[in-house]
Amino acid sequence: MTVRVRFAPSPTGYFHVGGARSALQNWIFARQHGGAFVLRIEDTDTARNRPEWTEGILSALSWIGIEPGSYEGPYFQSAYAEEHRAAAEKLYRSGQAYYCDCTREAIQARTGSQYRGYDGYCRDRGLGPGPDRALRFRTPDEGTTVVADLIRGEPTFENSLIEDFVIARADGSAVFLLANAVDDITMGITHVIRAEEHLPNTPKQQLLWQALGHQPPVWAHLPVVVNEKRQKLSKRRDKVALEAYRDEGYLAAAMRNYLMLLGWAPPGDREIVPWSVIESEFRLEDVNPSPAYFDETKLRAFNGEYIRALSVDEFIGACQPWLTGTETIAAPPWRPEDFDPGAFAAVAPLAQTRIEVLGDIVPTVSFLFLDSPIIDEAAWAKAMKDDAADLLAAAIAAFEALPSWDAGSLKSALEAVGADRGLKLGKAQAPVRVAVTGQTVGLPLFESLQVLGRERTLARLRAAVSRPN
RNA sequence: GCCCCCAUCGUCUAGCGGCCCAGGACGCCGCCCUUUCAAGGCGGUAGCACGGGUUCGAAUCCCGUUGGGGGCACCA
Repeated sequence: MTVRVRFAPSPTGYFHVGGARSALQNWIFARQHGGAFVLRIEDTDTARNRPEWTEGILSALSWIGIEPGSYEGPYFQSAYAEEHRAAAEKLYRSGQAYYCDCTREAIQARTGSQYRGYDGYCRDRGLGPGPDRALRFRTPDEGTTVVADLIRGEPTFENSLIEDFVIARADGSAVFLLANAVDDITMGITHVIRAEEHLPNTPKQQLLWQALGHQPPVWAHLPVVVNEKRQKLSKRRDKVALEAYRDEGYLAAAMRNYLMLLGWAPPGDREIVPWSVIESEFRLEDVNPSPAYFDETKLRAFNGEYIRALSVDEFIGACQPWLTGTETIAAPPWRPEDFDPGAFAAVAPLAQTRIEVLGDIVPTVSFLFLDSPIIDEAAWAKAMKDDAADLLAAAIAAFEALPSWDAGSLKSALEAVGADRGLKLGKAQAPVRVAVTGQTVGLPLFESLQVLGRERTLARLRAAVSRPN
């Protein structure tokens, strides 16, 4: 039997990091078994679907390495409406489904305030199709439905507790439970790997597979990804859009590595491993079944490691989108023509160990390309007290006298200025740094001054002396 | 209310009956290096939810409790 898995997102918003993880795990499972990965866009909720979201899914998938051409599809669920209707029809004709005209209110009135599921009122009324009549699946009254789950063993459900659920709306269209199962059947899906939130749906879908005359697939329900409050990540309150992480400057390699570590770990005492290792070592059966917290702090640490592992040239290339701005990444504060690639290349290696997300490159180098640095007032207040003005004046004099404008000379000069005042270099450099970069922390100072150049450095120091506190 | 799932440091995890008075990573705290901040090096902090079994022996198996989570639409 050839393994066939699918990833079936609905295009109702940005691409969810939890979805990315499901996609990745399906993808790896398929590759490990020489099987196929099918992408199916579940676009049947026309009220909430938007074409651009589908585009977003495709590009997000390809960002994390699941590229068009390497998978089957995308198929669109909306194209299978006829199959869905035919399946509903088949279930009705075989007596496994029946029409029901109960309104929500009517059911509520009969069953009381506490929700107990559908009460089976129309089960034997023999209603035929008609307006305002939904089709319900007749679930077994006895026995149990056992779900074979690679991660959870055999969750067992009491059939008598499974309500007669709706499979087709009054207009004849199929609802998720049916459409999803029918599509999986038509597409020959052998393993359904999806998030745990679908586990309660599984017995219903398994019953549908059987009623339609098919062997149910093997299931695998991945633990949900939660926030710091241990709740399922939600689009409303949590940062879940993969695109948002991408635009902040997370590397795809770091992201996919981190995502795979939610609920699983590679053999040995290491977490940051090449994708090829993950692809060969990952085991769905080893996935930890408990919910995993999406820890952005740890993701950042991972990203920093990945950034540092880049060659300087790769790093420079990776920074480009933030240096110029794109459709989704804000433009930097400097004028495009003021950007100096040579100057950037000179400080790039120094910046590489200091940022954790690529987007942070902008504030760390902006002082080089702006007419005057963006002053952090708190930093200014802290650095410019006491005899800062005097020190700055002395530094200006010393720098002006420098025969050669290089980091080494600049350092010696400021060291001497500091020594005259009984200051160590650590203290002496502070006012200069703030005067030139606007910040109290940043790239190594003297290298920065060398790149900035004599004229601009001196101009900023003079401006600082005359700037009112 | 009903159904289902889950339970090792703060967090992500290793552990699949003896190798564990529990290992790694992130975080946090110290020290070293150092022109700030990082990076790097070294060291430290912190955990098997609880109660019963089973066993010569349990973090590992079973049961219960407690605690978390997910799901209960003519949404997907």
